[in-house]
Amino acid sequence: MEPVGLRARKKLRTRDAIADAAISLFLARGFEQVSVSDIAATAEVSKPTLFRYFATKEDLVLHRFADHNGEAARVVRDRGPDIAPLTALHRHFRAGLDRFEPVTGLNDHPEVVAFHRLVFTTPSLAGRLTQYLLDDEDALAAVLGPGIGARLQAAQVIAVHRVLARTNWQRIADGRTAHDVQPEAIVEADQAFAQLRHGTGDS
Amino acid sequence: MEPVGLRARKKLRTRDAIADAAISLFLARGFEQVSVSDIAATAEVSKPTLFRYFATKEDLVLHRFADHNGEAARVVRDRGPDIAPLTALHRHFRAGLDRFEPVTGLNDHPEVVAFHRLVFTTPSLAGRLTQYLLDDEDALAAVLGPGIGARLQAAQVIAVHRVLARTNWQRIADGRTAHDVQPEAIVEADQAFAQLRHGTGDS
DNA sequence: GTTACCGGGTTGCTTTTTTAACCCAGTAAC
DNA sequence: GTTACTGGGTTAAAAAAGCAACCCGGTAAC
Repeated sequence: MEPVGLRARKKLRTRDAIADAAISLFLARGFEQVSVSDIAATAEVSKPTLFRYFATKEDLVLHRFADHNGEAARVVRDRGPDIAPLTALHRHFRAGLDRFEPVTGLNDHPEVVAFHRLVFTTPSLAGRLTQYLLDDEDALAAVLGPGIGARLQAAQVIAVHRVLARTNWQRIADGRTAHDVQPEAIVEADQAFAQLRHGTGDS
Repeated sequence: MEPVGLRARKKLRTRDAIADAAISLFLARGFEQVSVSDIAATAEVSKPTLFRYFATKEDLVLHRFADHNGEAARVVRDRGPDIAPLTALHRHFRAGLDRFEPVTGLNDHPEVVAFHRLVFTTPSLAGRLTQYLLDDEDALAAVLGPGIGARLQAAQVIAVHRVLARTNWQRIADGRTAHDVQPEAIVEADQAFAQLRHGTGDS
């Protein structure tokens, strides 16, 4: 078991308090309209403490994505024997859809939808999110192997994730429910991964 | 204004958390049946931290009395001009009765009654409470002036406080309400302070 | 009658947090 | 075109808290 003393517990709580304060202020007033000092004050910590937990203002929002950092690489690394990387990635994304995980975009909790809108409509956030995706891509490429082939495949996988998730989110932002969208999301995911496996079929 | 930064606020909260945890555990299981480690764990602080806030286990209970430490001396020191010390003390106690302050014993909140019973029925607590009263007495004597006269008067004042408060508490412990007891408490207080002023009248 | 445990309280060291001051970039005032 | 403010981010020193290990008195086990 990992040692979960007072110190560790309180650190987690502090981190949560900061993140919660940040998200709720951002959702209420918009990213640019909230200063990090406001967040620190709301979370009842000092500004240096805030920055000890989160490197930048953007990370206050994106740590939820950061939690998934390297996930694709991990999925490939931890796949069972006799399972192709693409198969493992496909199954993992599919499982995410089944569970309506926010990363898949297939989640209609108002809070989640508002959160996604916040990210996508705030340039600095969208920009930093891209950086995260590139890191993800690097990690995935590294575990897929050396050479340009692995890099290309990694790039394509991450792109597929991104497009599928944004598509799902867009439909939900348009007012549909996650449950309603789920079937086509699954079909599209299957199609996307099939395309990765076999090419587009264009000559 | 007094500067109330993050540090001061959090220290207060920690102190309150410890004290609250202690009191509620003591009331639930009794003084001896609770270890300071239990209290520290409940308050989510370490044992050394607990002892940085409270010198002894007894003080975890008695800090409420300690908050009134030196109050008698303060009342005398801060009295208006042309007001005799005894008059100031009398008025102050009388005001406490009017407001049903727990120190006067004239308070029937179940929590307060249970708290008093805890103190009076636990020898080590009662003992330490006596120490507090002696400190109070010293402070009062000092402000009343030098000499044996001041010391005697101080001792008598503190004794009066103690007897009046215990009498009030006893009646409430017997099931009467504070409101019901209040009139006689006031009469007795007046009598007690009159006796201090003029002697018992015995020859 | 040792041995071992328990509970109140302490000690030294490390980690975390606060504080106040600062840097730098943008920008509004005049 | 300075001047001054605001906001993101940093630094160094000091306070507070955590941790582990300990002391000491009592008391239960064997």
